[in-house]
Amino acid sequence: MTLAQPEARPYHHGDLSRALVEAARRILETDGPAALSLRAVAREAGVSPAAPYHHFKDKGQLLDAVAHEGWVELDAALMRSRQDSDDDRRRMTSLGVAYVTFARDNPALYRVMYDCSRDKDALPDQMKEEGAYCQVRNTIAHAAGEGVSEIDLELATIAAWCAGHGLAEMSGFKQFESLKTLLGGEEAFLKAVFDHLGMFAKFDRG
Amino acid sequence: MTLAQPEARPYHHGDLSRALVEAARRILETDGPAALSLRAVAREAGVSPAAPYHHFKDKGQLLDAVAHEGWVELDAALMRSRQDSDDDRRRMTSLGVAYVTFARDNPALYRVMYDCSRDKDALPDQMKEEGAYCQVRNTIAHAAGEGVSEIDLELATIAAWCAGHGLAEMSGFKQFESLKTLLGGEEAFLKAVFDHLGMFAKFDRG
DNA sequence: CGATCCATCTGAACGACGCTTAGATAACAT
DNA sequence: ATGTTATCTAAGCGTCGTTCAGATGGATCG
Repeated sequence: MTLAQPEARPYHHGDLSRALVEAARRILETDGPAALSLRAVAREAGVSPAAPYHHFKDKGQLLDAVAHEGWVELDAALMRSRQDSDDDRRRMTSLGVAYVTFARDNPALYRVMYDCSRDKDALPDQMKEEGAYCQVRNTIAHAAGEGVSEIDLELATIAAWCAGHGLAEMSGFKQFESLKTLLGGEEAFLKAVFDHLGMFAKFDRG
Repeated sequence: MTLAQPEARPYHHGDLSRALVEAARRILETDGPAALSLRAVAREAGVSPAAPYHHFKDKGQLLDAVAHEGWVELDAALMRSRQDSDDDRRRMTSLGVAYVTFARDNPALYRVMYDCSRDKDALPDQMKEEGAYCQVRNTIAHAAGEGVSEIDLELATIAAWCAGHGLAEMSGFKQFESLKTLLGGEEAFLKAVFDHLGMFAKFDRG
């Protein structure tokens, strides 16, 4: 039964692959990305420094597994936020806010996610089919209505995605702090920035 | 024994601080960010592994110096691009294209620049006064005209900046390649994405 | 039940890294 | 010439990613 899975069952330790990913995430949360060494992960999981190499080809592959979990959780967070509103524009904004909020709440994880993507010069494949990228695209498509070309849709999605990523990486910068408090907090700030992006200018019906 | 090192030199080596920064940039360009170790920089500069510590507190401070050069050159690139057009909207787009092009032409340098910023949770201070950020802001201000609040200006600048950074980091992703060739090349792609951002929606007069 | 297989894990080691310390060297000021 | 001080080297510490030979012990089959 379980033999069909590429990641099969436990032997000596239990499910060490799983334990390693969890240990990695624990280290990420508590000590940050700089402390995330393979040896530290092995230590945290209670195994020798060489043990991980029976489950992951190298450190990068372990990080890939961590990043994958991150993308799945980001997908879920976006999915949740889409139910917040029935107005197209609001839904789009809340999608953006949810994206950035996820990145800000899990900064180390988000960094691993994007570092992995940058190493491969590609976003995870799943995103194009059912993942976060697709959610953004669908939301834009719904807002844009019928008469919009595939190319326009793709470009708008990319534009929105880039803006989200940029804001995710920069919204913590000290230079913006005074503006944040002036606007009444982090979320108000994010909404205001997204509002000034005018991602909807192209399609807006109103 | 002062061998024919270039430029004016204070003490033993010549200007080792300068030589180290140049060596670092050489390594960055040829072997990428992963190969950029302090020891490698010292090797490249023809000096012992401990020598850099008389000029930089630690590796991070050397990278800061490299990053600073990067920001100065980015400022210059944006400055050049502003003279390309006299139409506000075109100028804004060409600013964005110049930004992303710089990042794409110097990927390793750009990465160092942003890694340094992220470590301090802040953009370089000079940017707010006369640097690239200020150029974007001024361009937007000119386009927006008189009746625009400081806050709106700031928000629009942040939005544009985030979009530029996001696109700089993601425009190389494989998922966008087909779209790029379909649109007729990298620059056309960048312009199209910026166009779909509609950063001007808020202020556009026409 | 016993022998064997083989995935899993360990211990030790290698080279490279960031960084520190103690001491050598050489430019400058006196 | 002498002393001062900035600059550089040599050696070493602890950590890292990774490899490899060998120990361990569950699974399989006689």
